Amino acid sequence: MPAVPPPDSSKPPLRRIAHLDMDAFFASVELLRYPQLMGLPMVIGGGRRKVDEILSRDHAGLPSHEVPVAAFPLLRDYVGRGVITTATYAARQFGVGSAMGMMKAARLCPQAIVLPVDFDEVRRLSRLFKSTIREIAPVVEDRGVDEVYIDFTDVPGGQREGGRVLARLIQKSILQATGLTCSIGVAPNKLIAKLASEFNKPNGISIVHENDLESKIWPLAARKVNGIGPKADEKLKGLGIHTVGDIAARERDWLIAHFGKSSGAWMHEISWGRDNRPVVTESEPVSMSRETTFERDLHAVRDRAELGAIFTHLCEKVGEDLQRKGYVGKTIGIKLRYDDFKTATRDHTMSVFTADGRTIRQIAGQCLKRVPLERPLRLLGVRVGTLVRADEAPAPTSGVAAPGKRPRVDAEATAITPSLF
DNA sequence: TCTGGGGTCCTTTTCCTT
DNA sequence: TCTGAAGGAAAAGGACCC
Repeated sequence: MPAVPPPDSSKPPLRRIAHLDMDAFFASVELLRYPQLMGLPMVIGGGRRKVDEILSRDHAGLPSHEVPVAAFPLLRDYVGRGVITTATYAARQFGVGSAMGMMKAARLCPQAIVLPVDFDEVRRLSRLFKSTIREIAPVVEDRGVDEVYIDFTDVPGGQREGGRVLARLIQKSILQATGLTCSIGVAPNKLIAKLASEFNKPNGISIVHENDLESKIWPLAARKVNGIGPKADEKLKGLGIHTVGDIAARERDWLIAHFGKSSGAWMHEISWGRDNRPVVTESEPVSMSRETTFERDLHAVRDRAELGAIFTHLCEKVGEDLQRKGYVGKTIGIKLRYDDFKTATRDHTMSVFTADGRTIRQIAGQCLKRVPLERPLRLLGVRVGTLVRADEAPAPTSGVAAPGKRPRVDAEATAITPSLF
């Protein structure tokens, strides 16, 4: 018997994907605690110090919202390395922005207040705004502390006004739960939603439809596209391509000839607004790492003791991270950045999985021997990759390497050798 | 004059084995 | 035993993102 067609003849729901971006997240988190700084230029980032150490002792006992503005440290007095994580909109007016060196920012806006990131509070509010969203729309993809993609397609009401009604509800709920604002773009796919969320910042909503490509997407600078970074943009400009529309105007084969099979084809697709990546709600980590930039450059010989202590500490921290999150890995690597900002990495894949700080330290120490150490160092990092869940890791096979598979560097067998640091 | 700390993914090179 | 090709895995580097 032939199946009876469903009585509902309406078309399948249009794919509606939202990108949500918290407004100046790290800075806004500070403003919740110090509302007296509202409207002032402020940057977050740089130092490792605690706020209490920075605010003068006279005000240590005061409730945070009563600490006088004059007690806060200014960018002009900032010393040391580091970059800006977030700048308030008042500070952005002076040309200060994310990823800018502190010293450069100090020249542009010396009067800006500077505070370190309060990671605990940021994480708490991050969890809070994401759980608020999930209560309304369950299909959410994490894109870091302050960003998510949300699939509106099958959420009741997700299609109304192209998604604007649901976006407004989410904005309002987040504001209620956290006191923070966000910007949302809703579009047929992730690529365009991401672009759209920037159209109306802060606290804005932008709705983009399939047929808005030419008017709203093509005029944008190519660099705005997620995936076109400084290098690709530079190359595009050299070829006379400045906007997304300029890319769309080129033949697919021409793009492939200049950017390779993979990137060229990708650029062609995105310039025509095509992107069918799903909203991914779960993913497993691939690696975990710890790295640190030193207050001053250190030398492998002259500062051996100090470097050794830092190195050991990084290894222990990675081990703790793995254990706390329940993972083990078998590729152990190091990363060095020299004073000229050039980077070197070395790694080694073991036959067994580990999350043990001492083992990590041993193998990482062997990696260290394979890298030049003449130049002073500004950064040292330790990474563990090829992760699996600790409870799913294959049991160690008596330590004998598989026949015919000799490790390239016999690090495990020579682990007794003292490492350089 | 500077340029953090986590990550992911991709490409190229190098090494190993057959 | 040597030589070369092929293919895979691991290593290294780099672009990019938040």
